[in-house]
Amino acid sequence: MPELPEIEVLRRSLAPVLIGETIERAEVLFDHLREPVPVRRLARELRSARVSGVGRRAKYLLIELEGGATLVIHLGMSGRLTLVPGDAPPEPHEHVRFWLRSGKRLRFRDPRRFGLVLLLPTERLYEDRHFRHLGMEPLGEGERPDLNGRQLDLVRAGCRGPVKTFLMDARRVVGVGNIYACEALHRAGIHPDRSIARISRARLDRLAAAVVEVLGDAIAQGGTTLNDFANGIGDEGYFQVSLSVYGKEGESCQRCGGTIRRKVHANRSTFYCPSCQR
DNA sequence: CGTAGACCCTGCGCGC
DNA sequence: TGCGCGCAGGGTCTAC
Repeated sequence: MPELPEIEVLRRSLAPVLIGETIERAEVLFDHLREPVPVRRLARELRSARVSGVGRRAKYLLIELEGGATLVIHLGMSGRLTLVPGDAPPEPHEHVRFWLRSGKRLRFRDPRRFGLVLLLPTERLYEDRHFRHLGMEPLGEGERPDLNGRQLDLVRAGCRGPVKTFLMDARRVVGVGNIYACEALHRAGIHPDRSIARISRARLDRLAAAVVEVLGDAIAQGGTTLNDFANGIGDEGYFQVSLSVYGKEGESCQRCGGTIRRKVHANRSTFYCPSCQR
């Protein structure tokens, strides 16, 4: 399910429920995810731990605990994190559970096991190898402005490959996954194969704006199912988002009537309209 | 330093 | 109906 908008919607739905709530304990049913789940550390440090905040960095959900640790959860390709009644029957691939003082449980389920559950010291979170190389957040918050063309211009220095690959490189800009990379390029009218080094500043401005719009729209639309997320249904909302090119090979482009094509970049499908993306 | 490709894993939909 | 194939929203590692 998850690109940045889905994680952000999840964060917003979980925050009001989890902040002030206490995680009594973690239960690991299967510990072989993308990396081994730190079973002993979770057992040791997640005993009656009060949640002080729920944040996000890139596609990582950060559940901050009083006492100085942060529970880090990444959903990979197929991960789901849902709040369910304590007596809800177990589901297939429910690998980790967090039992809450209220009696509910937070269920982590992930068939493909590309996800991640970690416990890291909050103070040094961004020095951890999962975080230290990460680039800028595309969406502004508080005093931080949204991504703009000037910033894209700065972070593209030394890059040569196709703009599609650049957009998905988390060392430059985080949170733009395969769907929204395709959608943003279409919205900006830029061909995915165009070299990042050969895009004018004016078009970089458009690209940055397109990324911000696409992600923002997805969050806004996902937000309409906020309550469903909180109730633990969780799967709704994703494909409600109206997509222009992703998954639409052979269909005609809404903007110019051209035929949408698919090709592969680095093992990932790219959808684009060859007539209005240049 | 960069980029391209393989790979981790299960489930689903499609064509035969 | 059953089976094999291709494909899936993530990230990381290796080879060049």
